[in-house]
Amino acid sequence: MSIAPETLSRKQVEIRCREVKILELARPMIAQRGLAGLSMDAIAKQMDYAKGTIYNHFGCKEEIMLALAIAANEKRLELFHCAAERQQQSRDKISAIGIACEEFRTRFDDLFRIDCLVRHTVVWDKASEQRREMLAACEQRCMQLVGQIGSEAAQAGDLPLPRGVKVEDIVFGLWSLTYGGMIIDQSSPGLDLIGIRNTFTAIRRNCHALMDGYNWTPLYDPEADKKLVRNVRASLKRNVSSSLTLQSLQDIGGR
Amino acid sequence: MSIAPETLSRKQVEIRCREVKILELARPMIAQRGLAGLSMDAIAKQMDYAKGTIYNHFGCKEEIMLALAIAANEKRLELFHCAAERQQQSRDKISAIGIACEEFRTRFDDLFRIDCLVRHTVVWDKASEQRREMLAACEQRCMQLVGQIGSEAAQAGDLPLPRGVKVEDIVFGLWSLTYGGMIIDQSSPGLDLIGIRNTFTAIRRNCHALMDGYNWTPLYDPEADKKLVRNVRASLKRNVSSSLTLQSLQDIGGR
DNA sequence: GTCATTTTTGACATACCGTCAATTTTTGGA
DNA sequence: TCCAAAAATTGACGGTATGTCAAAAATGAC
Repeated sequence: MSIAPETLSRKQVEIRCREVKILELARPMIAQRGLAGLSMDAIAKQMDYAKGTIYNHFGCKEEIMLALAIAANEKRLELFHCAAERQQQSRDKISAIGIACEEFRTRFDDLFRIDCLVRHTVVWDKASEQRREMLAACEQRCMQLVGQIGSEAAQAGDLPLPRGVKVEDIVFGLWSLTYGGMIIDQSSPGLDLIGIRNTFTAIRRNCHALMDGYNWTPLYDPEADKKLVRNVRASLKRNVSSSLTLQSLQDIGGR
Repeated sequence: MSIAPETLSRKQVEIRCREVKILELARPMIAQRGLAGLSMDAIAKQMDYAKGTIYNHFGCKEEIMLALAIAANEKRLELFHCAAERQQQSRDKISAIGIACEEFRTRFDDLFRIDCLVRHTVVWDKASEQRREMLAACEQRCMQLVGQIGSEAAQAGDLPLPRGVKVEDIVFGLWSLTYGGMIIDQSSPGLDLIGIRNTFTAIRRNCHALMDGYNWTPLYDPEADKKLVRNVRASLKRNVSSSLTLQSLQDIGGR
C-alpha cells in the first residue's frame, strides 16, 4: 500500500503497534472461550479506542483469529527447524521434530487451541482469502520440512518403502499420531480413566512403534531416545524464545 | 419424573416426538455453521412453535448439540460391535473397528463434525452435568470395547508388551492415528497438495504399521487385509441402519 | 495558516439468546 | 358432562454483540 516502505510516518508506526496490542488482548479471550469469547467491544474498551478503529485493523473477529494462528505456525516452524537441524540421522531428526511439537504444545497452550479453532468452517470461511493463503503457506512449510527429511531417509536407505506406500503417507501417519493424540488429550473427558498418565510419552512411544513398523532404521532404543529427548528439550529452551514474531502483520489492512 | 413410564399420555408422546424433530432440524444447522449456525429462533419458526416451547425441551443450544453427539456415539458403538463380533483373531477385530470408523465418518459426516465441536470448552461447560456424563459414558464404552480386545490379545500372546508399554497406550495410539487422520483430512487446507489421495487407505496402512511395530501378530498381509475390508464394509452396510436411535432422549427435560 | 486526506468516533440497524408472567390447553376426578 | 388444578405454550422483553457509516477530528504537505 505505502510506496516507500522504509519511511513509516510516526502515525503509521503507532498504528502498527496497535495491531500487536489487539492481538495480545485477543489471545486469552479466544483461548478461554473460543470465537464467542473474543469480543470486539471488549477489546475496544480495554484499548480506549472506538470499535470502528478496531475494525480498521481487522475486518472481522475471524481475521484476528487467523492472524494469531499464522503467528502460531511461524513459531512452530521455528521450533521445528531448531530441533531438526542439530541432528544427523534422519530418524533422530523426525524424533526431534516430535519433541518440538511437545514443546510448542506446552509453551503455547493458547495458540495450540487457537490453531485448532481456526480450522473450523465457521472461522475459515469468514476470513479474507489473503490471510487464509498465508496460513496455508505456513502449514505447507512445516509439512515440507518433515517430508524432506522423509525423502532423504528413503534415498539414504534408512527407510525402505513398502509397495504402495509413499513417504508422504508415513509423514501423514506421524502427524496424525502426534496431532491426534494431543487433540484427544485436550478434549476427551476421561483419558486417564482408561489409564493414560503421560500423554507425551505415550505419543512418542507410538511414533517410534510406527517407524519401527516401517523399518525406519535405526530402530527404537529406549536409552538413546531418552538422551535425545533431554538434549532437544534443552536446546529448544535455550534457543527459541517464547515471544511471538508477528511479522505476518505486514500489509493486511482492515476494511 | 413420570411415575408410570409404561403409560405415556397422548400429549407426552407428542412432546417426545417434537424432541426428535428439533434434533433433525438442528443437525444440518450445526454441521454447516457450528454453534453459531444453530438458531433457536429459526427452529421455533420452522416448527411453528414459540421459542419458549423449544426451551422447554432443551435448556440451551449446547444441550441440543450434546444430545446429537450422544446419538452419534451410540451409532458409532453399534458399528463397532457389528464389525468386531464377526472376527476371530484379535488383530482382525481391531482392523474391523478401524473400518467401522471409516464407515461412520462417511455415513454420518455431519455427526462426526458435531462430535468434534461438542468437545470444545464453550459447548461442554454450558451443557448440563447429566448429559455430559451420558456422553462420557458412551465414549467410555467405545474405548472399553477396544481396550478389551487389546487385553485379550496380550493374554493370548498375540501382542507382546514391551517394557513400559501398556495395552492402553497402544489403543490410544490407534485411536490417535485414526481420529487424528480424519481431523487433519477434514481441516487442513492442502493435504492432497503434499500427495495424500485416499486418506482412509493411508490411515489404515499406518495403523497396520503401528501394530507391526508392536509385533501384534499376525503381521500385516496386503491380500488378507483387502479381503477383510471388503467383508466388513459389506457386513456393516447390510446390518447397521443409517437412522439414529435417539433412545438417549429418555428423561432429560429442559428447564 | 489552509485545505485535502486519513483516521477516529459512536450512534445505529440488526440479530440472537434466554426469561417469565400471562394465557391456553390438558387432565382427571366428581 | 363439567370444573378446577396442573401442565404446556406463548411472545414481548432485557440484555449483549456484531458490523456499518456519516460526521467529526487529526494529520501533514504546501
